[in-house]
Amino acid sequence: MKYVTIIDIARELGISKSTVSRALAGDARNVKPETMRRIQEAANRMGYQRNELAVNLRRQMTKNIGIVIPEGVTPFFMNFIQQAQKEMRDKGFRTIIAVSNEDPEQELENLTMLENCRIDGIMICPCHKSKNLDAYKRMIQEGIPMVFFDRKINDLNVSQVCIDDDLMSHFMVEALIRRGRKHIVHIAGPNFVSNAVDRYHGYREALEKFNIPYDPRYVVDGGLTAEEGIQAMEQFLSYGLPFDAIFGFTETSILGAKSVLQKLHYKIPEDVALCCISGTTLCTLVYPTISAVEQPVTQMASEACRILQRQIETHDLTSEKIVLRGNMKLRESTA
Amino acid sequence: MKYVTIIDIARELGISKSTVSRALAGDARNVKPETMRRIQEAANRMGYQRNELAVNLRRQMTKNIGIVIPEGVTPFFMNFIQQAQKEMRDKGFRTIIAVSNEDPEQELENLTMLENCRIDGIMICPCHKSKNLDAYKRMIQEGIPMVFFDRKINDLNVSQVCIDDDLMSHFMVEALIRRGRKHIVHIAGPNFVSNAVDRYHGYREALEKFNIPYDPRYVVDGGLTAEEGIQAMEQFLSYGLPFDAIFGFTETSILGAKSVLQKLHYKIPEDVALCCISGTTLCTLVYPTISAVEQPVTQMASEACRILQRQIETHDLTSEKIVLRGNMKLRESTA
DNA sequence: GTGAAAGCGCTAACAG
DNA sequence: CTGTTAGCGCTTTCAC
Repeated sequence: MKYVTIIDIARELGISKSTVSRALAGDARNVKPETMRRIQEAANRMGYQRNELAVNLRRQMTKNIGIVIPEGVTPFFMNFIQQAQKEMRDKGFRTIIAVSNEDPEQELENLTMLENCRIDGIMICPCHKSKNLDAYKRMIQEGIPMVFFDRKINDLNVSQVCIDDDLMSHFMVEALIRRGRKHIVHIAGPNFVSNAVDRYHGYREALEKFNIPYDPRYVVDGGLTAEEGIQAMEQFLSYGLPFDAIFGFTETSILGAKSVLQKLHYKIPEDVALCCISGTTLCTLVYPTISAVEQPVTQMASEACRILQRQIETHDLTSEKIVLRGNMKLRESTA
Repeated sequence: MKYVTIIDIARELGISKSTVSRALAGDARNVKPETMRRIQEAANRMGYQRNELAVNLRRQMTKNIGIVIPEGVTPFFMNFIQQAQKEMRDKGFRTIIAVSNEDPEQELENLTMLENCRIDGIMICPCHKSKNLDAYKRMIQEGIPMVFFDRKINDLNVSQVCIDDDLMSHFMVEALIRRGRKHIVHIAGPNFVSNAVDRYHGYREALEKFNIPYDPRYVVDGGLTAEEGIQAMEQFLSYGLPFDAIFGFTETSILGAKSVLQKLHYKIPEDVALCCISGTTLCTLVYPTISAVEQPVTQMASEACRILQRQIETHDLTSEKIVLRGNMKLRESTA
């Protein structure tokens, strides 16, 4: 369990470790081709594996970046990661993924962990819009490049790329109304998630636009999980109000709602239209009964990568805000 | 962008860096309480963040482990990660996740990356049963604790925890037959994934047991993705053979098949029963129309953690093979 | 082209 | 209880 070091190679070849280091770093101009060859041969033969820990300690740069996500079950985040990982890899960065499980404390732990590992930058989708504000602030002040994505942080001047939740929500509800749906339930997200607040606004605006009176009982708290979606649906049903559409905050909570309705033999989408602002195209396949407006995940990841990279390279942490618009086309449900 | 070091703190307080190091490591017995307090106060005030790079280089131990998964869209892997991350965190390990995108080359890159970061151990679900065998062998020989999970590697004596795919597949197909399904299509996985081969065996065995003649046209190659599932289904339909059930290798490929059938207005599960050996309980919610035998993800993660930890702590890399049995209960589909 | 030496930030023996 | 010292493995001047 002893790793081979450049010193071992140097000793084996009777040369200095500096030369070995240079050769292995591919510094062709400062190493004689013959020596180069011998060193590479020895390295392979002896099974040398360069110690990034030492390199990074020396270089004061890790070429690692961290991605912090609130949860992992929604395809949205995995798609984001996939794209981001690909783009960063092309630029020579490795990616460390950390999941916070919607818990600000775990998020803080993750951030500290990443900082202690001296990552070069962080992309984060925060799980709470205010709980870890101090930590974010401190890290940025210390000069760590940070880009926030998807969920917004309003009270802090940070770089962020997000979608226009208000607009997309408005659009989606309007589309439902134009299709003849009159009684639209909104399973709202928690108010500590900015997107939830914005989507609620969009819902209200659309109703107003069509002069549909707002009844607060049509908005139920749905949290983030499927279980919470189930509870929300059951609560709404207990009011005994008529309804013909449900607009959920997350894909997960709407799935919960759906399962409740299915048990009661509702026909979807004839009796009731289900929709959400969804993460990915895959969504059509996975949740075929649910209409959705698509979020531009790929674009979001690309923008986040671009900003992070700029910050890392230029050491200029000027914040940059990007608001994307999703694919504003209501997908018809297929089931 | 200059991090505070223990030397800075030592200088500030006019003491030696050793004392600072001890204090910050919580070595209460060797530091006067008063000094302890002063050091902690200074560390906080100055915004000290311990440099793990240096610690790890010195300690020759990172307390980081790596988890390598072939893909991220299936809930199964995210559930595994969630559980594993939790258990390892409790034992003081951090987790680095790397996704290979079903590509052996990316997998190799991931492994090298993790090795260069000197992780203490690796959990891996390999994307190919033979392509990276040499790399696995080399790493184990070098003394890196490795545990394989879910997908088996038969040609190498490694630690692995997996499920009895053969048995579960047999059970599932038998259950279909007992429910009166006669013409069962099997959308098979690629033969470079061990589980696919085993499940195919289970399928054959069950047919044999009930004296149902085997027609090779009922087994179509379905790969791993939804797209491949779609192609597979279309190919099978082109044969014009009767069928009343489909047993897919992955959740994703069966979803592809399902979408094809739905376009043709098949009723699921009345006209055709869909099933797969699924990753998680969540599956019931997400794919309500698909029957499934559940895999014991949590248990799998726990076992993997246990083995990895033992290997890390004892430096004893003796391999250990665990074969789990899923929850052998065919869930009735709900839609 | 190559080597010698300094040092990245930290820990752990050893000495006091 | 505290300080001194010697590295962990590597890169990078600065000499030769």
